[in-house]
Amino acid sequence: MTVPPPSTRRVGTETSKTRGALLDSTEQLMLEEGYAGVTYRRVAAKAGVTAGLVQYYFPTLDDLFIALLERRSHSNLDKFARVLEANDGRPLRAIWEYSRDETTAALMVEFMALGNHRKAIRAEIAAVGERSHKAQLEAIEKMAGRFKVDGMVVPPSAVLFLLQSIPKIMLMEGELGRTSGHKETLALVDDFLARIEPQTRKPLARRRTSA
Amino acid sequence: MTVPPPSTRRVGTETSKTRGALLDSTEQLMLEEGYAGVTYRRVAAKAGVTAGLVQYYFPTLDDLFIALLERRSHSNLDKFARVLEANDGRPLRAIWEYSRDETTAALMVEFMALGNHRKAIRAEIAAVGERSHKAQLEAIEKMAGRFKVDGMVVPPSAVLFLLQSIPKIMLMEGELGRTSGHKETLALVDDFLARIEPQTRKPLARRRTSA
DNA sequence: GTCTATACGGCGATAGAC
DNA sequence: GTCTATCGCCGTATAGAC
Repeated sequence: MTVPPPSTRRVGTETSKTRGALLDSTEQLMLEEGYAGVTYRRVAAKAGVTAGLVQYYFPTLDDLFIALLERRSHSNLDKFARVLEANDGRPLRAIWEYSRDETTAALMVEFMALGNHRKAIRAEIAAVGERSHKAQLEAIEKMAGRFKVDGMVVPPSAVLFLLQSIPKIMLMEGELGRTSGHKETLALVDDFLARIEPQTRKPLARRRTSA
Repeated sequence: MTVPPPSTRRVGTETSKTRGALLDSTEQLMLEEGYAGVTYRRVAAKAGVTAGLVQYYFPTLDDLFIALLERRSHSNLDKFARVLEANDGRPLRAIWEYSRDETTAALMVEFMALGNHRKAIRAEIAAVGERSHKAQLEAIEKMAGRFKVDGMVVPPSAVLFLLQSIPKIMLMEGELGRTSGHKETLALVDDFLARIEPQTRKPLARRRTSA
């Protein structure tokens, strides 16, 4: 059988120190100039190596992006676990705080934009999003099945969607110079969170109308 | 004085039939393959002309994108005016319906992603967004200054932000294969709209729990 | 005013030398 | 593990034909 040669291309080891440094350079480039600023030649220049070496570790640019996303995903899950612990009993507040982290959000927004046009990366983005979503939904469902606001039933999945999405879209708009309604929406979410996850132990405690 | 020759480059007229056809091809390419799929050579191939001719009308790719965005912006404003008229007395419902238009949203999402990495286009995106935002805020403020839900003040700008943003982020996530919480959030918004903009003339009328 | 031909450097990617 | 040579596609610029 004339099997199509299963790619004899050599690839660097995953534990290589160089490899990690290349991922660092890539992440930096991505935050500074967006994913379009990530080229073999520029990653190489930033890390002080040749472009060919970058290609040795990451045969295609998709390989590079996927490796970076994978690394970030794990540190993100760790970070969320820490924020959750710091906000014991208030998972929504934890999700909100975590989602508002600028660096993390900026990178994920970059990856979302990237995934929109790179089929190979889409699956990885989806997997990372699924992991994150699962962790956060678990945190929510531990506390209550459903919230109600003025008689309207608010399912946890909708709350999670909004808490995750609002900071992302604000970040995108902000990068374009548009901030209309941002301040007001942030305040609204804060009010909402204070209402269903009051600081004190008393459920539905009334907050002073501060600020 | 050795003035740098002020660019003697010739450009096609704005009323050219060819020019319009090139914009059509560009818009199609953008919807099919994203902005990254837009190249001189591919636009030319789609329109059945040479790449050089595309450059004659649009000296740089930014010129091409900006011209397309400008054209879309005007037809979008027209469309919103029509939807507003069809939903007389319910501007929020009109904004929601308009924002959920798939083609329009997909193009604007594409442009937002594009603007993130192309400085020259950012200003144009901001201007277009500003025009759209102004028209929609005007429509809202004609009806009421502020809404209240369960005692929480909901400023019009926050409502507008959410009504505009939610369909966009759902579109982005949907393209990545993620739809968690979408259905529930859409239902939530519908409930909210039904509450503050009831179908009948009676304020705060209760809707039947259909579907 | 419309359109074509050609050239240049940067890019992702491949194959193979040290 | 590291690096060079090479290929084809890209945006862009320019000179010139109809």
